[in-house]
Amino acid sequence: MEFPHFSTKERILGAAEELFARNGFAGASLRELTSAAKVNLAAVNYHFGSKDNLVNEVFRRRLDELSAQRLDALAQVLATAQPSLEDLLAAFIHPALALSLDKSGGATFVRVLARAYAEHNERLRKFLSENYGHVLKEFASAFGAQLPHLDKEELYWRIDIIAGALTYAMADFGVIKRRSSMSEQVHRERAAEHLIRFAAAGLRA
Amino acid sequence: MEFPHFSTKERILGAAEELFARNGFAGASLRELTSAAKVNLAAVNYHFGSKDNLVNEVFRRRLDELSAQRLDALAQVLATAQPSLEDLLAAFIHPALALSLDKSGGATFVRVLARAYAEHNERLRKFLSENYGHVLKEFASAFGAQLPHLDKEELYWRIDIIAGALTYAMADFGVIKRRSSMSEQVHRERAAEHLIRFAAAGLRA
DNA sequence: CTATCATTCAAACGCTTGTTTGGTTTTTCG
DNA sequence: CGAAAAACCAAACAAGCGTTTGAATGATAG
Repeated sequence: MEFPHFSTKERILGAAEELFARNGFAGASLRELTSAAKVNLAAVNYHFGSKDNLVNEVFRRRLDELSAQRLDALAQVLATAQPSLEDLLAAFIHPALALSLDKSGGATFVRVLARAYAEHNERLRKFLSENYGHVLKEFASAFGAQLPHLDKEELYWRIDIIAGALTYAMADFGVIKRRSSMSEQVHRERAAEHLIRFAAAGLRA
Repeated sequence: MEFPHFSTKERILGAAEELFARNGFAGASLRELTSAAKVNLAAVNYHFGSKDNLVNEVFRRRLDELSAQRLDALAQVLATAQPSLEDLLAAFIHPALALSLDKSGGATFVRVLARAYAEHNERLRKFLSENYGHVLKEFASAFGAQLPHLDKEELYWRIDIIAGALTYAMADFGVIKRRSSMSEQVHRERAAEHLIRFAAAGLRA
């Protein structure tokens, strides 16, 4: 349901997001993709050069803003007198939650993000690490300052677990299906609450 | 490095595990796979019927034993007078840890397992749910008995998060690379300790 | 030894993949 | 308007895919 008044590039990005989330990067073919976007098959290579670069651009479109929001929220928390662990976690999680509630494909993109975690795609990992790795680094050092009782190794273990759990929860993986009576928004907000409480307790343990 | 004295079927299963972990199910081709296993291209279809069924058999080879070990450990814990939350979690996690320390491909298979979580492959999910879904159900009800203060919805949320975190941690996903001075075994044992403490704290919160 | 069955193999099948081509249409702008 | 640039499109390309075939080889049992 990509509306025809969007530009060709936007329709391709939207359809790519949808199909990457559903079928993975290798599993989504350009013919399927261009057909869903209602554009010519050659349009992907014309506008994006290659399928690989289209994948990059799908991430760039969302991650630029998500990373900026996370860093903003982090800076805001660090500026307060007594930042709590929950505040730091919220600075990381709430922007992703907001993204997942975005009307135009945000929830879909979060599923794409989880795919990227799961696929050990070397090319994609390099792209993400080069362009957005500094965000994770800043959060790691903020957590470290809050948890002096943890040595570096333990801290990294726990952050790793949290990042994985966050990805899964946000992407709606696993066995849980929300009650149909509950709206998507309430569903995800509760997920974030649970995750923050859960993660803070685990980090302090 | 599949040794030639293994049977054709075993060499195929070993190479499939390796390649599925590295490249995903769609991303691993039968030509690559049979070449790594040093068998003829047609051997997969001869011995397994199809690539889809080969995927099933890769899971069956490991999950039969893993599920049995988890259920055994769970029954043992439930038989004790005062089973703790940590005991229940250990019953779920330790068999997976042992598998990941198995000399012949266990660690690789855990990565395959994480792939299965991430890929929304309907066919594979159905196979896994039909054959191994009862294990998760039994653990869920055991957790529920331990946590009467949580309603069903909250409990499921938290189990979901734990299952995701476990999968990630065990599969060595995320940013952490172990210190090269540390053995694989110590690395994974610490992961399990952290995960159990983390998960128990989160469940009780 | 021979007949029988299971296994291996090279080759080919039909199909889908990402990408490129060359020409046509549409848009931009002096 | 008219020329240059950008965008679009049908068609074809080479390469790779899972699968099938039919003959060659290996092992098994009468």
